[in-house]
Amino acid sequence: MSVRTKETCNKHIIPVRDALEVLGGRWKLQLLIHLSFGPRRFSQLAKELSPITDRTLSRELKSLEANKVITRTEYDAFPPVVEYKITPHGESLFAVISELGNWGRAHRKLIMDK
Amino acid sequence: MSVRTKETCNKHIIPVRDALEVLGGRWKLQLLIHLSFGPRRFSQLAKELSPITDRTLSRELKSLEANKVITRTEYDAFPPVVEYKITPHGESLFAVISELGNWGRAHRKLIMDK
DNA sequence: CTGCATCCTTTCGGATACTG
DNA sequence: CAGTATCCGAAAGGATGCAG
Repeated sequence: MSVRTKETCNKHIIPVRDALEVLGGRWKLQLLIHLSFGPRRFSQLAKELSPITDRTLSRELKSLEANKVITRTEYDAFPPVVEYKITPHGESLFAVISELGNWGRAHRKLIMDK
Repeated sequence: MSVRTKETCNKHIIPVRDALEVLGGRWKLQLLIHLSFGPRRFSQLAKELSPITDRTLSRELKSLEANKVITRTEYDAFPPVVEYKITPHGESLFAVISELGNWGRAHRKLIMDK
């Protein structure tokens, strides 16, 4: 049963695409890894991920926040203080990222060697 | 030891980016899933992945072939017959894809629900 | 300090037409 | 049948400047 129709294929593909969208692009992964070491402020991240631009950093952080893998906390102070922090849902991504990394290492070995 | 420098971070990030590059884009994942059911010819894939264009299908197949996750076999016949097939290295990707799918499902639940 | 507005470049993928 | 060549539009991402 369960013929391979476009619909049954999509049922497999859609969740994977969802995940790839959360991780996709040049910066989200790096952001996540840096935040895995602890909460960070905007300017800290800007420095650590240099040469990222403010605009891009802002956009990426919003995307991660919308996907609930990080939180944004604004403290009432002047000058402003904002802290970004990984959520449990974000932590759960690291198992997946680690698998991707393992495959990537095997892949690099296969492609580069010999 | 092992401070969190840009270099140590990159050591984690680069293999993951390698993996994401192999899977990235609109079509590679679908291609892989269709090929997981058995070898396919160019026109079969074109039909199954409709509305993909010939040009795009051709490009994506070349990319997967370059990454050694599929093979391309040309049979001497007229009209031409070409068969695409997943490699063992390609098969090993499905464990990763499955993990991505699991996370994606949990993610969708979290984002869509409530 | 945090971050948005505007503009610009680069990249990705699609449309159409054509070939061995 | 299995592609390639050329052209093009949409989208992602960067540079610069300004604001609360």
